[in-house]
Amino acid sequence: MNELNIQLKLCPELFFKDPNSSELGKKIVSKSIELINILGFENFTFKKLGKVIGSPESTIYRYFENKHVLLVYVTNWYWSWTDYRLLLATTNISSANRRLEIAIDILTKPVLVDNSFSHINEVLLSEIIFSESLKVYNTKKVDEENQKGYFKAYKDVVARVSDVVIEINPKFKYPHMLISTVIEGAHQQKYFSEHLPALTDTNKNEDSISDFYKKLTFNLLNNE
Amino acid sequence: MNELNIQLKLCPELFFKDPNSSELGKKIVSKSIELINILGFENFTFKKLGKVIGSPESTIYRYFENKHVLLVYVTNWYWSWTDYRLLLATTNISSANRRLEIAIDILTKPVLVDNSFSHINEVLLSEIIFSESLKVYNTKKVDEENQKGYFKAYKDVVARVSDVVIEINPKFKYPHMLISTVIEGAHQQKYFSEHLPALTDTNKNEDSISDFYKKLTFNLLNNE
DNA sequence: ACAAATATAATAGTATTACTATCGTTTTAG
DNA sequence: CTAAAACGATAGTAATACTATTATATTTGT
Repeated sequence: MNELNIQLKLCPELFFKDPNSSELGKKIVSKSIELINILGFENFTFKKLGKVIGSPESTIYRYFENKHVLLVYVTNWYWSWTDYRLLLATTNISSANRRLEIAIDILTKPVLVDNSFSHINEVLLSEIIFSESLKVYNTKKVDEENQKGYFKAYKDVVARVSDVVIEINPKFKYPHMLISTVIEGAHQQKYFSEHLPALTDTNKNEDSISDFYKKLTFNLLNNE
Repeated sequence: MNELNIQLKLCPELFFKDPNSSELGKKIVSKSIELINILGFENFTFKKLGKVIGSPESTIYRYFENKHVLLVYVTNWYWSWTDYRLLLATTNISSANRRLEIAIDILTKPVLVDNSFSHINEVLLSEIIFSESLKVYNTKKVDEENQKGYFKAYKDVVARVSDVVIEINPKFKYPHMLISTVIEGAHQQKYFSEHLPALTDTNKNEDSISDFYKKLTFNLLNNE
């Protein structure tokens, strides 16, 4: 059996009706991930999504307040799932340095294989996170949305990895700044390597982005 | 005399009619910077700008193709101006380490005083760059716009500072990745400190963001 | 098995946005 | 002083981001 019997529990403020509670809901989520990948988030609309799934846009509005909240929802799904991946990959490993290295690999590399964890295609979702996640919290309503818990999953991931940083160097003053720099930086550098190569130094074949952020991290922790 | 007699030359692809060539053009630019600060870029429209300057939106369209290109224009202005600031601040300083330190200060701290370099309020412009600059190159048309030279000024700044990095450590493999990480990271960390403090570690009074990126940079360059 | 609640489809409608077009008047430049 | 360019005023269009209504289908509790 490939499918795991666990399900990610997401902040209920994110939907009117739980998309996990019906086939249509699942279809809305999975198809929106595909469509955002094809169109980009800007050009993605509920009307177009409705056409793909054969339902009118008004039906989609019964699940999600608007397309922005839908993006927040799938982003949350990604970070909850990544938190779980981090936990799995680092338990039973005694060396904190090794655990941090593993974590940075997970945070800086796009997902290449769909684990069939659920109805969601994790490869496509990872693509969305790398290219669109900035739009999730770069909005006029950040504070309000933050208070509702919209970004909890992301903060949990940063907190989890920051704890490892502190374990390695308890005197280090900027663990969260370091980890959020690594995550956001890796996303951005991948985008740069594809579109604005003058802003980066990547050889397509190498894992230069992971390599860079690992060196940066360990040099900082070993010398501060 | 406070006003300097030089003017930044910007990529002519960015406008239909040079906004520097008329009073109305200058007003469009300076008032749009104020309005974007107040409304945020999403809620900023040419119609609203028209109301502020007392002209119909159709007139603004005679200068700029759309609001996105206007944002690219002011961003370009900022980076050209910053390139000039970097040059001024680092000439005649022999130590490359010191030059890099100065550069990182300029790149990571928001502008606090309006230098009256022009009709543009540099403090407000800097605010826009810190909070909205991601939207400049995060668009479906990046490649096309990049080819037209829309991002040249930014790339010039990264190149200039990368050269100093290479001067300090000629073997370092990732000079551009480092500098773009520092710039984008500093912008983001400032945003986090204001809206998502769990993702950072800043004391409002300190220059913790600059401090972090300087330590990161010099540890990396001295140990790689 | 059946009434009541709930979910969905089909359709229509509104306000705003991001433009484009036209045309008459003012300003500017040779 | 005349021709060109710039500008203001106004109108119009297609798309977006919703909201509302109603009829039909499905589920659910008993």
